[in-house]
Amino acid sequence: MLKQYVAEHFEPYIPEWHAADILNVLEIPPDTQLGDFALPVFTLAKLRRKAPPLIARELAEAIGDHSHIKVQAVGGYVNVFLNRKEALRAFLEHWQTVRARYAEPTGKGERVIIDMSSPNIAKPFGVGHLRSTVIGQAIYNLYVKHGYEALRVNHIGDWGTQFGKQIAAYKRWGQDLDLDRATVKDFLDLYVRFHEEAEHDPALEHEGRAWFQKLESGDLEATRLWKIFVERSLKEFDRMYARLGVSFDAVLGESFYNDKMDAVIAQLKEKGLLEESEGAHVVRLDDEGLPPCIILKSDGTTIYATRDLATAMYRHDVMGGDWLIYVVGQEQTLHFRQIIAVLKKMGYDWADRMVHTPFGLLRFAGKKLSTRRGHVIFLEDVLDEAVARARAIIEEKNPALEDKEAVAEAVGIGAIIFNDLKNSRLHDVNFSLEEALNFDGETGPYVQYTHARVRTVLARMTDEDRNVLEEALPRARSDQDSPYLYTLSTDPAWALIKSLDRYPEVLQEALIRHEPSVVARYVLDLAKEANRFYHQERILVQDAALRLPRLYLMQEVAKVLADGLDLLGIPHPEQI
RNA sequence: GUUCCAGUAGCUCAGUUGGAUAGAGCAGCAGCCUUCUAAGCUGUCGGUCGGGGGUUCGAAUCCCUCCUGGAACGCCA
Repeated sequence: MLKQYVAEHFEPYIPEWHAADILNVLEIPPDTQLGDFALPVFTLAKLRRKAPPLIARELAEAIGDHSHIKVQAVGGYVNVFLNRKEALRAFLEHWQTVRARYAEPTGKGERVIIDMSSPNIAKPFGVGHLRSTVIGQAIYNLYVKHGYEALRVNHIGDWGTQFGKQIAAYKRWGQDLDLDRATVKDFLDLYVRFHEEAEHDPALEHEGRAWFQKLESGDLEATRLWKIFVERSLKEFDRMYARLGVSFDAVLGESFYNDKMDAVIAQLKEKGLLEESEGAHVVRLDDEGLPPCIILKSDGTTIYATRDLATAMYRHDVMGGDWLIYVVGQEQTLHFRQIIAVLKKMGYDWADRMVHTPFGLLRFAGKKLSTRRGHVIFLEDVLDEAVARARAIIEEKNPALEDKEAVAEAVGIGAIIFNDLKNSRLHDVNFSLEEALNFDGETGPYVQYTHARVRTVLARMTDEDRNVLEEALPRARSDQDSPYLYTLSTDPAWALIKSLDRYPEVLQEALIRHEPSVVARYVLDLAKEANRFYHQERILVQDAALRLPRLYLMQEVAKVLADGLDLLGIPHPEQI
């Protein structure tokens, strides 16, 4: 908003640009000494065929100093110094409306379907699935915040040849397993053993395939076992989702689309897109510069591409999705490009509104995790360790805290989620437990701590303070000489005001880029400024002219911190 | 081999329509708790922005090339 304020002031002096153009180029100087904002004039210098420093000087002179904005030419920049009291009046006025929501409702109710999490049955919910889950949830929150109607879909991996293997392994070595109490760990042991033994026993692969065929043809025993795998696994997944605070609007396994693929194949045939190649049936995508997309394997069975085509059509036609978002690892980038290309060849323009939002691979000790070798890290173990760590720190630093266990859970899990969201999602992550469990510096607990510390101060407000606070700022807005404005003009307070002011644009950028880390970074910045303020300015002082505006500022900071943490799916206890 | 992603301080990373002296955190070192939570704050150390060319008044950012790591590249998802 403050940027807008400057842009409007500058507009009359720069005939080449509208306020929107100015808004676009205005930046925040690297050092606050240089001003609140800066206008680089290099492109303007090009238009006017003059040296940038000259333009800057001329422009600064033309604009001149006003009571509410002062300018200064430095090199190729016009630096802007706001009169803090004047700018605060404008800010407070504006903020009064912004604070209800922070984001512009740009979505206008469009329906967005987000494919996220999507773990595989009978496989552990590993730290790898955490990424899709928390990134997806954050993107969902961003869409909702911007006025979209978003739906989260969990596309469970509940079908495929691996279930044949799973059943075969169970039949051979799992007979004494109590299926009512079996865990994913038990299933994993069987799966790993299958792959170990299959190396010197080729008959196993045949058994696996045979069981999958039985499953596909509705064999009773195979189906019974498959259902048990599904139920037991979902139960464990739900435990993870509950701890992560994630829920879904639809949980539809891949098997849900089993009866919807024939129609896809028929359409492809009808449209003349299906070709036989090396025994398989494919859609050629040479004109897109892509390898062909396999629709039917040489044995006539379907493949994941077929399933994903049916899934996309279902989400568009039945679920009414205007946008289809896929929060799926970057290793599937080619696959999604193919799927989108096939749908477009089928004549579906809506495929242009399918967006693959990829993220980097998660490694451990530099190695890719391999389920087959049992090389996995259970998310639950990581969460438990994080919570234990949080518990120990609370015991050490704040043993009198109420509700210690709940707070430990919030902080431990907050640390893990934040750790995954703070970096740009495309980066490969070399998972380090030590790093994930660090609670100092740029971490979730740092933000939670800051929030809690501010909330604690706010909790000490008297009722009278609370009442005055409701009216104090409206009065300050209309009163030029309000002492409140003066209190909010000190360096640490002004820095916080400028940070708060940025929040709406931060939200918009995070949404456009599908990048939760933008919010995470912002929340860290704001927390840092808040800690600085907290350290430099005492809030609960006698003098109401100091106390009330500081309380107001803290109230707004806490609100934005909480809002940002909510977006990231991280809890924010009142005390920690 | 082809395509895509990445390479910035010892480590993990910001820096996205090209702009001021390249910024944080961790680790290290030095300070700050009789004052609202020290999970904090302050200071300090630390850089051939992978290498080399080019475009530009100006390049971590754009183009070319090479090096390194990773991923994908037809019957797994």
